[in-house]
Amino acid sequence: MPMSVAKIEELVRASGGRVTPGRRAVIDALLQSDNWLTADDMLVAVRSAWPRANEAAVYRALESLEQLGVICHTHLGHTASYWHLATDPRQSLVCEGCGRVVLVPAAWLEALHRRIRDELDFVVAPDHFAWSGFCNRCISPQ
Amino acid sequence: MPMSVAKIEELVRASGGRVTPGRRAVIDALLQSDNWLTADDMLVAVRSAWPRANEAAVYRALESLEQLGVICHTHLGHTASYWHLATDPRQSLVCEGCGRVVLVPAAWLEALHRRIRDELDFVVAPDHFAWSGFCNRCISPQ
DNA sequence: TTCCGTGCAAACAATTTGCAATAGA
DNA sequence: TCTATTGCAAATTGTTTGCACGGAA
Repeated sequence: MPMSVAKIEELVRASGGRVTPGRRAVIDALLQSDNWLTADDMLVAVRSAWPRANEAAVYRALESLEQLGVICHTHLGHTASYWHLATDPRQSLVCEGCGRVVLVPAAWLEALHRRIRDELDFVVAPDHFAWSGFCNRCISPQ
Repeated sequence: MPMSVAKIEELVRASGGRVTPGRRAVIDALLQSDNWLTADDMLVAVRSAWPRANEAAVYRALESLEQLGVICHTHLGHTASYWHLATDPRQSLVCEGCGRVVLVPAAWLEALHRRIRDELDFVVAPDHFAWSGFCNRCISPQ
């Protein structure tokens, strides 16, 4: 359940930031995309609404929105980060063979995260890094 | 329980590779270090045994040893990869506040990994990416 | 009017590649 | 000898920074 655009803009202003066409375009791109986007994807997605968009500005917009808790980035592998709206944190699985991404149901992780919090004094943020591995189609190379 | 140097050299030769002073130095550095090493740490650690070591050669040595299953790398954060001998795969927790690293006991993960294998057809490699989060000392920033 | 955000270029860090020279097997 | 590995330099990729200008508030 992503935040509404209005709510996001309110947050930006409340933090002393400004709602600019660039930021709005970044937010829209994430709201309109089903998939996670890299900064590069974002640059393309945003071009029609923000013709002079460039990497630096995109990265700065992403960073500021992340600090407000509106969006997050996840590392799925050795490539660029993937950006998405902040929803419930999810653990993703990425197949090293075919790149397929699967999400682990949050409920499956609850007990383990609770145990880690209680016994190791550590609160896990499961969506920053994916779990690498192999799906059953790729498990035995060839 | 890391492999012996002899066993590793045997593997290198068996795969058509050559045992060179450079590779031997990389293996020794990992055997002698308690901590995980970045490629840069490695470059320093290896210098006395391999004076002309350079990044490219170190990276190539690391890559070939990883392909043989002798060593692994783990991403602990946004910085360089950390290299270590291949032992039992472990899940590490990295505090985003202080950088402290804690390992999750392998037994704690077994049931979850089994469930993911059985129901999602996916075999998890837990040591490629760490879990980010916050230790109890850093959980409430300031 | 005040600063925050942008555009552009240049810097950066980690890692990879090309290619001729060197040295294991 | 044959070909995998090295040395060195240069290229790549993803991301960040510096600084003057322009535009939200």
